[in-house]
Amino acid sequence: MDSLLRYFDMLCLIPKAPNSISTPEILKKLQNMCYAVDLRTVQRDLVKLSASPLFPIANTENTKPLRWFWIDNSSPMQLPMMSTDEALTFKLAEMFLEPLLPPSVRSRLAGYFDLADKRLKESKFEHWVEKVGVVPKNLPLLPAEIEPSVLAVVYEALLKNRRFKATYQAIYKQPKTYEINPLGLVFRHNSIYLVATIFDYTDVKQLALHRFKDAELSDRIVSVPKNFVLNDYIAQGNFDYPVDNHLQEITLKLKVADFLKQILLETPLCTNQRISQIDDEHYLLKACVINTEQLHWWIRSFGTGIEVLEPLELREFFAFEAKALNEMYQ
Amino acid sequence: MDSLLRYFDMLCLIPKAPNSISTPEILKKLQNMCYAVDLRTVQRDLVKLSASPLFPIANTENTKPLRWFWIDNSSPMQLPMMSTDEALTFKLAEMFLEPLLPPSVRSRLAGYFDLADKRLKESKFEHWVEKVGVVPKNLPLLPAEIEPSVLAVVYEALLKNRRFKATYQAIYKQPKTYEINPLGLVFRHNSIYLVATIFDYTDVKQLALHRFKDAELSDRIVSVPKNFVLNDYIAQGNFDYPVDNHLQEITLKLKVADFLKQILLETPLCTNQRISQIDDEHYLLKACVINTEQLHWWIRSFGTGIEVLEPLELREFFAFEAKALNEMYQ
DNA sequence: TATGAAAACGTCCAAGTTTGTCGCTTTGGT
DNA sequence: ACCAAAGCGACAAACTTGGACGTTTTCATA
Repeated sequence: MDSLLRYFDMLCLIPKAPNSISTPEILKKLQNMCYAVDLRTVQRDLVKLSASPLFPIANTENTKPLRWFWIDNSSPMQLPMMSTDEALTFKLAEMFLEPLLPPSVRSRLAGYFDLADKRLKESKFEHWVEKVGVVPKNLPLLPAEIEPSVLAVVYEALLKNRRFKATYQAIYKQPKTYEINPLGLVFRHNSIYLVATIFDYTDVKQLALHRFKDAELSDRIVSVPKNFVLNDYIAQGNFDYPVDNHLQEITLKLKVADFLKQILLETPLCTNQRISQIDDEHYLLKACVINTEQLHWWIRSFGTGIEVLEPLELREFFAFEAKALNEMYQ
Repeated sequence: MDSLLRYFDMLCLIPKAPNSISTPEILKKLQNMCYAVDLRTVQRDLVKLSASPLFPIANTENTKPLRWFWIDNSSPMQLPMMSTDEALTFKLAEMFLEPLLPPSVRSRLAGYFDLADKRLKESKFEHWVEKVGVVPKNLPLLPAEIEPSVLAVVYEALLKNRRFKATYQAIYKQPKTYEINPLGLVFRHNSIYLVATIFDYTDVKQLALHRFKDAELSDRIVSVPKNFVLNDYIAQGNFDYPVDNHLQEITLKLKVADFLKQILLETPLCTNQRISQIDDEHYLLKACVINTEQLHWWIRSFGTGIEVLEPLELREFFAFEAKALNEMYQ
């Protein structure tokens, strides 16, 4: 029984395919976990485990301290088993994420989606796919593809606080190689941007991940500019949607069309919104919200379905825009 | 060694907490898997396994065929271990899904997000959170909460093709109990809708999941109306965003502002889009897209940043709307 | 309420497995 | 070329496993 636990812990110590761990390293780690075992035992156990098709582990046969790893492309085994509920939720999440995340990011979770598939199939619940639909809220734009090896380096650099060397091709320019000092990742518009400084300059740049041609981890530690905080950097409007009045909260009064009432009742703008009837076809909406560019987009997207009443500033903003739009189409 | 595999398969047979499996059932299933074991052995094994903190399984002590289950609230164990890459991707997915999925749906995956957390913590990579940001594309509306027990019944009913009895409270109406014949789930606007018929009527209804007060599985099998296909039902515009001309593909010509060029280059509208310069501040975009309501939203949301040139029909549609909008604000 | 089938659980013991030890071979670095 | 470290085969002692059997408990049916 004790050995069962040891087997388990051993299997946990072994990393997935690109990485590996040597037999003596496993021994040391097991001893740290208070298993009083011999190297010979560890060797024997590994051979035994790898013989079973349940545990697809293998070693590098030609090196002398043998290095062990899990053979790739297998979806993870898991205890307790994934429930059908979880499997369904995974598939739903996959549907949601599909138009949002670039393929190389999504593919990191492919094993889990496969596991969910298997689970639903073995339960004879295959037909669920025909029973689920998504009505997208956004126009599905094509997410830009990111070179998987670049993504791996960027992930590792951010996690380990290390810089990396990379070739970046700005639009309409020749590719150039820089040493990147990564500060953070920002997702926007189905694209991923690296916020970083370059070489030893101090100005913060935004680099689209899909424009990197290659990347290689360096040994230099990341240096964070004084007072740099990613969320502040975003809030300052560095991602081309400046937050108008520094996150000012406003009391919004909108005259909304009939059909919008339903939507707003179900997914309110804020917890304390109020809706009252104006006439047969219009309702008055009151809500406290933060005056962001996203709010403007949202209001615009309903066209004549929303009329901004207050604050007056915002009404004038939209009135001006309506006038400009009308003139544009003359 | 053979017994290790048996332990593993035994653990796989045990379901999570609300469900359970009796010792004789486990015996039968193991025998089907060609394990020639005695009931006594199974009993002993289960006691042994449950004694280890690694396998939080327990039994119902007062029933006579003892029923075994995994004690809840533990995040799943998995082999091979979740890599840091996967863990990071899970956390990113969580950030994305947070404003999209209702809490009760998201909570089904909580174990995996916790696992990802643990993994990142034990790797001393805790600071990644400060290094990732999301610039939301949409106004974050509050997703409507769904009663977890209702969600469970709806999931089960859909998977097992069974009807259920439920109390539904339509807006401004008294709650009523119906027998629901579920046909499919549709996600729209951060809300989830059940497409279903009621009792033995044949008209297809849409029922918001968050308006169900309770639900209980019934034994009656679902009957699908003739020719009902969920995706067709959605495409027919039953979710209040009718697809204008039956998924007609149009060749779009837009005059777009400078800043939109960047966005469109990175996340194109379609694979064959063309962008050419008109003047210092404007570009011509050509793309073949499907003429959906989402496209209209998208165009509207950029205000004066987009002028529709072709097709003429669409231009006139927006010209008319601009005029109406301008008049509205006079 | 009696009866019987089924499951849980204790104990014994033989068969089988595990594991430390030792010795030999192979490998890689200095 | 040498040495340290790891792989590998063999062996025997120690330990674990698992079937057999008996007793007790529970639940369903007569």
